[in-house]
Formats: sequence, structure tokens, C-alpha cells
Amino acid sequence: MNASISPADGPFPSPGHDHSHCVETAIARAERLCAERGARLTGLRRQVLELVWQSHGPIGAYDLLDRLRGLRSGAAPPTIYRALDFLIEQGLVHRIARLNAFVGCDHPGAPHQGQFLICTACGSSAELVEPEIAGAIDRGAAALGFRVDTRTVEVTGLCPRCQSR
Amino acid sequence: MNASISPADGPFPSPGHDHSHCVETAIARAERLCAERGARLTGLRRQVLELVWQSHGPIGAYDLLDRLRGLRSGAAPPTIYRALDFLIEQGLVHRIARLNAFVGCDHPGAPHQGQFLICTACGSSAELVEPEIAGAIDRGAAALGFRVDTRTVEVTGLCPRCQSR
DNA sequence: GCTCATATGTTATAATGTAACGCCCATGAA
DNA sequence: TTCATGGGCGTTACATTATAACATATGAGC
Ligand SMILES: [Zn+2]
Ligand SMILES: [Zn+2]
Ligand SMILES: [Zn+2]
Ligand SMILES: [Zn+2]
Repeated sequence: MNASISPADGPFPSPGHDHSHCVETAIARAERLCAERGARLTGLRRQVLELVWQSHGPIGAYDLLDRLRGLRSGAAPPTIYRALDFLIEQGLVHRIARLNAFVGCDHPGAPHQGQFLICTACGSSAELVEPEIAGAIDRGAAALGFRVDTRTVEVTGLCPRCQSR
Repeated sequence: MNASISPADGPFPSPGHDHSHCVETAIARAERLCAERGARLTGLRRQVLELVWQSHGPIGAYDLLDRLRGLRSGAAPPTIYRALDFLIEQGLVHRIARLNAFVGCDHPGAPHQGQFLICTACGSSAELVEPEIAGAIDRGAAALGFRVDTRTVEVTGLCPRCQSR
């Protein structure tokens, strides 16, 4: 068995990895971070975060809503969007603009903006943390006198597994 | 008067610049490029391209549609989206995912993907062409064995003019 | 218990994007 | 000339994504 493979076994984890362990770890980190900050990770918000993590890739708000309805019968779009707003504010979830979809942050706690590699074959994504990308962006912006606030970097292509098929 | 200021007077042009000249130049370049390629820049497609350029910043599909209806009474969403699909295929227009909006390409002809600086104060945008950004992305992707297809780079912040207010 | 702020439930609607079908017209083969 | 072909576009309907507005509940602190 491979249940001992940690969630840190790579940004594009092998398909047989113990994903439930990833979910548990993410929830535990989220609870610790929110406790430290005095942010209220309520039952609903934790459920939504779990659903985000249970998906093996970026997931849309309405897909999340369908799954949440298995847990909370009355859930409606604002239910999901408000929970996602909180999770994004706390840096626990990122939104991928190109996909209109949401994904759990691999590096919560460290302030950063998401940089994503998105496989167009299998739909998986990986979060990149490359200061060089941000640096190159900042230099290009500075050359035009632009003051940078947020950086969206979303790259499509083929993940290692899908290249070899 | 400042009608002699060319569209090349900077990615964030002064507000009083002769924008109609930008539009004309863009249309002329588009006609030349499409003729070279055997692509059909029809009346509708040219009208949509003009409307995109007439906007001083990224513009949404439904805003374009409203304006197009002043020229073509029967226009409907597919009218706009089909024209935009063509213009994007031809590299004459870029889509900005964060904004769900469209903007004319400053560098048509040279194959590239858009990198954008978006001012959150005035709504203007500027296209960046920085091979270093693409290079940094490609290196980060290569380190994970990811094969890059497209790169979306969208930066928000303040343009020079809006910083000094 | 009371009060206030925050979180959530609920209904309706806005904003963005596509599917599907048919007509027209330019082109070229029969 | 006639007819098939294909692209471009009109048209209707619908799908998807997101938010506004207001009511209710919850929970901490007084
Ligand atoms: Zn992250
Ligand atoms: Zn893949
Ligand atoms: Zn461009
Ligand atoms: Zn500005």
C-alpha cells in the first residue's frame, strides 16, 4: 500500500496517493491558522474547505454546491460563494480565473499569490511558488512605472503523467 | 492640439491622446495581416474590432454587444462571441480572464500571449511583452516536468497616472 | 435575558457564455 | 446553368457563473 506517501510527494501527486491524508492535513493546518488569527472556521466553512480538497483538481462553485447539498440540504449559491470568499481571504483557497474554479492552497500561512500549472488533459493543477516569476513581472511593471498589487499566473499544458501517454 | 501623438506614445497613453488614430492604425494592421493570411476580416468582424479599440480599456462582451446594436439592430450574444473568437484566433484581440473582458492586441503579427497590467483605479490596461517572464515561468514549469502550452499573466495595480493622484 | 455583530438561510436576479438550427451567399464542380 | 459545399451570420433558447437583498439564526459579551 502507499498510505504512507505524504501530501508533499510532489505538486502532481501520483494517482494512487492517499488523498484523504492530504485533506486531513489541509484541514488541520487551516484550523491552526484560523485559531492563531482569531478567524472563525465555522462548520460550513470547514465543510466547503474539505470539499475543495476532496476534489483532485480545481472545482467549480456549482460542483461544490452539488456536493455540499449532500451534507446541507438547503445550500444555495450564496452559501458556497460566501464560504469561498472567507477561505480565499484567509489564503486557504485560490481561485483560478481561467477556469472559474477553486483549489486548495498548498502553502497556506506564507503570504503569496497563486501561480498555477493546469493540465489540459487530466484537469489536475499544481501550485508553483517561484519568486523569479514575481520578480520578472515586477521588473517589467516597474519599467512602465506600474505599481503592482496582485499577480495572476496561470499556465496550461501537460503534466508529467499526461505527457507520457 | 495633440493629434500628432502616435499610438506608440506609451502603453499607458495620456488621456488626451488621439485615440481615433490608434483605432485606425489597428484596423489597418488587421486588414493587412488578414489579407496576408487569407483570413476573412468581414464587415461584422471589423466593426467588432473597431468597437474593442474604441474602448479605452478592456471591455466586456455585453458592453460590446450594446454598442454593436447601434450599428446592427439584430445583434445577439453569439454575434459578438463569434466575432471575438475569430479576432482572438488571429491574435488581434486578447481576452483578460480576471475581468471577463477583451482588449485589442498592441503587437499583432508577432506570435505571443498577452501579459497585462491592469489599473484598478482607472480600468486601463497595458500589454507587456517580457520574454523574461515567460522564461521564468518555463523554468518553473520545467522543474516540475510540466510541458507549457499557454501562459496567462494578469497583474493588477496602479498605472503611473493613478499613482500620482 | 439583552444586544450587537457575524454567519447563514432564502429568494430572486444579474452577468457571462454556448448549443442548435436555418438562411444566405460565394465558390466551384458537374 | 444547376447543384452541392462550406463559411458566416441571424435567431431562439438555454447553460453556467455570480451577486443583491432581505430574513433568520447563532453566539459572544454585557
Ligand atoms: Zn497558495
Ligand atoms: Zn495531466
Ligand atoms: Zn498582444
Ligand atoms: Zn490608472
